[in-house]
Amino acid sequence: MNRTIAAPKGVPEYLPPASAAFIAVREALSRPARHSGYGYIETPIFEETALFARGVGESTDVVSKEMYSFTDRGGRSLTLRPEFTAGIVRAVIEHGLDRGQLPVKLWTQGPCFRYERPQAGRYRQLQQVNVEAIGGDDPALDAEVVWLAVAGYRGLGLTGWRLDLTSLGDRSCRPAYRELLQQFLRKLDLDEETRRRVEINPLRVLDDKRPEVAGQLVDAPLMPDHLCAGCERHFDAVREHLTDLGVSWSDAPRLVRGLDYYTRTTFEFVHAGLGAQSGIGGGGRYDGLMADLGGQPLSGIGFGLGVDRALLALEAEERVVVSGGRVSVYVVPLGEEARRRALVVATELRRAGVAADLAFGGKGLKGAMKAADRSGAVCAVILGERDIAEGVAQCKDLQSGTQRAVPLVDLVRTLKETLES
RNA sequence: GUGGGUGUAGCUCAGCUGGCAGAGCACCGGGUUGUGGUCCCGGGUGUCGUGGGUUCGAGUCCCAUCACUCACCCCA
Repeated sequence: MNRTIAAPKGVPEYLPPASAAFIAVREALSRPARHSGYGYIETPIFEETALFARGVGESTDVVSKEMYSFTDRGGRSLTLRPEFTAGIVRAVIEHGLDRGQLPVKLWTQGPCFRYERPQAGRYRQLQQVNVEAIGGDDPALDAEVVWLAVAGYRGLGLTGWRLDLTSLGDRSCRPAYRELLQQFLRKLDLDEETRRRVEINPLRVLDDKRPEVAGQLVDAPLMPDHLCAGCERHFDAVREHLTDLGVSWSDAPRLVRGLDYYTRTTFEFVHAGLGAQSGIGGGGRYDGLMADLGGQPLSGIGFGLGVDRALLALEAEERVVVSGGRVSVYVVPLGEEARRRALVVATELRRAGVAADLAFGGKGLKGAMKAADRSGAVCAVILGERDIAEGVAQCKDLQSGTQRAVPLVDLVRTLKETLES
């Protein structure tokens, strides 16, 4: 049986011309970090499985059922990264970046992988823009990081989103709250799997959207009401800074994130136009992660923004993002001799910084002109045998249709001048 | 892992109670042996997802299977 091979399940592909929007989104989301003192870090796409188990947390769905794991030829268990933070923190510790000036501010972008059932906006290979600031617990750093994401969305022209913000407390106040919440949850009528979650990770139960569960949670104790004095002060200060920066948010006391390492400031960006998967980005503080992974006990904060989802959000808002890959000049050869010259002419234009393309193969004049039209070029350069014999080329303005002969020696200069005017 | 929907041309899709595989767009050629975008003429580019069954006859009905898709859980 000879079947054609299709892409693996649940992976998005971006083809031209639509792929130009993908690049533009990634660019816009990372621009604020690039202009705010964050250095680029490139970490591997796969890591030791143990890193994610320890870093992200055994009790999370991401680790317990969504990891793309495999054994390599040396018998090591490796996993395609489901998120960036664990790998970045590992790299910071491994290379001693935390021994220099703090905070260490880093950004990155690329694919992450989760073995999930795909649906609208949820892919097995997802693209994120990621930012981390490690080694600082100044509330101003929290605000800066949140602002970087806000600025990214604003730079995209995205409007239909909301910032949900809360504090998840720290090791001095969360255990007591967790106990309180468990006592409340144990009294409810829940299915077996949810009961198990009450014991392992009770905060995540708060996030359940099923009406029969959500209905029982209206009187549940909420973390922001049980913060210790230190967390309370920190959270207040973060909110003051955000107000200073003109960032508005909505208090989300039931906000829970899917990864275990979050503490204190936690946030998520949601957009209404995406279908069931409404989160377009999220992050928070992870004050215990460095120590958990064997580093010095430094706090950190970061976020991941979904590039695929931001793109869907833009489409939902019917916002047109730039189209790319267009050229300014299209060279049309006529005849064998001209065909050889066409590549040279196009290359000279390219060397001079003019985006140029040309007709290849045995296309007739009509077909080549059609290609010129579709290329989006401002003008076509027609190179015929007769023209070459006279030492000229015909330059045709594709919008007005006017055409004039230009000496070949002046061609590049003339076209540059025409395009710049 | 659980539930629903859909598989027909490159794309979007039509195809009735079973009777010669279709439309629009795209693409290619010509009208114009040296001129695109408009117009006119011509061209179907197909394993009707796959395998089996019922039938004189299956895109259509039945069974299985695969793929895609939406939703749940969960998440970017």
